[in-house]
Amino acid sequence: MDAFYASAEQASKPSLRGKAVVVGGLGPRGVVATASYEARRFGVHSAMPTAQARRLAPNAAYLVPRFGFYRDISERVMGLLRELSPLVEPLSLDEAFVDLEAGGVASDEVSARAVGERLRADIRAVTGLTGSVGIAASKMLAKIASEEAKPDGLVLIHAGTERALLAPMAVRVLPGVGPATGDHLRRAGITTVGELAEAGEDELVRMLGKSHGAGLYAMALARDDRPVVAERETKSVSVEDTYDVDIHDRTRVRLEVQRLAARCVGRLRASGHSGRTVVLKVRRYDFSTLTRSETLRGPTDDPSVVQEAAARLLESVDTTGGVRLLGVGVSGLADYTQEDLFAQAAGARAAAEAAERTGRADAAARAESADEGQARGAGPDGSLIHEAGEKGEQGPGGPAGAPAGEGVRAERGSGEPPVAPVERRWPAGHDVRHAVYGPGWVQGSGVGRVTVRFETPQSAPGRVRTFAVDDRDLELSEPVALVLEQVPPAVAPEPEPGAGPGEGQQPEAERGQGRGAEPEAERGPGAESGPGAESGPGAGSSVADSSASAASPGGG
DNA sequence: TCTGGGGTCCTAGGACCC
DNA sequence: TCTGGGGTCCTAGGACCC
Repeated sequence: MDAFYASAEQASKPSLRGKAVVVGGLGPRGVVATASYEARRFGVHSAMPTAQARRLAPNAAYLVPRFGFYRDISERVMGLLRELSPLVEPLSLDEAFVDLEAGGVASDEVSARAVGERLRADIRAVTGLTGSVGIAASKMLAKIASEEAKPDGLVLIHAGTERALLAPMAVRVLPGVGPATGDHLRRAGITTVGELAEAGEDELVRMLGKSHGAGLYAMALARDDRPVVAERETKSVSVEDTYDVDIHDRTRVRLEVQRLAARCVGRLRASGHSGRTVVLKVRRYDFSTLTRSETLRGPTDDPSVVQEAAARLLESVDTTGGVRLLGVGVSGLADYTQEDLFAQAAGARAAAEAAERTGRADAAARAESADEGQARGAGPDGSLIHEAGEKGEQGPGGPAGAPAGEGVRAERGSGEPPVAPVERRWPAGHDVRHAVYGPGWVQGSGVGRVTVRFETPQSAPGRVRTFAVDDRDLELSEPVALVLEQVPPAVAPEPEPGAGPGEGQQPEAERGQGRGAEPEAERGPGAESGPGAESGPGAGSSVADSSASAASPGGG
């Protein structure tokens, strides 16, 4: 999928189509997850600090990711892929390998290309979004082809042309060559894939180690026989938080580690696993990162056992100077279903043994309760497990869970400078519903007010209104589906003459109007602030102005 | 107002075992 | 009683990917 998160937001929010959109962390230490192609023209890209992005593209719309929404779209797309072949290997929400041979849908390059183009059309029809397809004889080459195809294209690498195609390319195109390996190779005078192949396997193994060296040499020769693997088992589960401000108070550090351990176990159990090794991760004020791990005698999914292990690990870490990130993970996973009494007993036994090892009577007591199968409910601070659920894990329960988690996060402030809770309560980009004005989304909030743009994926670009943050008529709501199956659009606020529901269902029609080289110059159809359109704080007279300032807290 | 969060894989040393 | 040669497990760190 092309610029997936940003494209999904643009499809969801008509006023953002054709505009610079940045999705990522909005706090002082946030980074960009995805920038729309319009935003990329300003130099904004993934993994860039959001603060830097704001300097480059101050008028872009800045939105928090809505993983539940993206997951729904992703599942539709993955479903289309599975119609092509049983062998589908997802790499992330927006990318997957498909083994066309195993699917029997293509017998040669002509039919393969036809399958790829039909897939792209289906993706567009089902999601309203564009995707790119790379077709080749191996995973590595298909991935390189898909990168070449972006955005909104298809590239097929003809059999027999692979090596000649790769030779002039930069080594960084190969999977497994990141910044460190890239530098390493450059210092050795190797900058292209052709030079990599010329260096020879022995030389590369000497430089990069056996596995990496041999692997890279094979890739340079376009040799890649890795199979497409549909089901891959999870090997670890982890949770981490970067804090807006470094934590200095040791007591607070301990508290956060307990919370993280509880959240981690919540996810572990939700995935039907238990685990043996507990890992604590600490990033200090100077960005130096260390991990400490402890392997238990047997797997556990008991929150208190993991919490105690994490607490022990923390005691071996010096946190003077401050801590910017804490994380807790569990690896050494075992399948651990609720019904598996044998495993349950084994886990409880292991927990008891682990507790004994440290000579802690209270731990042993809790392990005993686990033995009874009682410890499977909420953790010691059970509400936390549920409320602080992952931003990325909001299930069908809806987006309401995520803001609640954010609220918890914003409130943890004792002993540290307070964190502004504004964009936590009304996260930029989240869907809301107003009792009178209907569905819309949060453009921004601040100084006790929240600015909402009233539009839906199927409507024309909508208008902005501002409310008090505690307005009873306003509530967070489920995301609106991008492409409606049968149901007509819910509410089309202030429709244009002739822009009836039927037309509104065609995303392409609107996109065509909204495209332009300069987002600032764009005005969405029907978006002028006419009479009745309230001006929120910083709301301007055009879509671009108002969306930019209102979606950037403090920016207007 | 530099540098997220969730993962995977690899390496290397030490302990331990046969 | 101048110390081999596997193999596995554990721990810590690092590179890389999206």
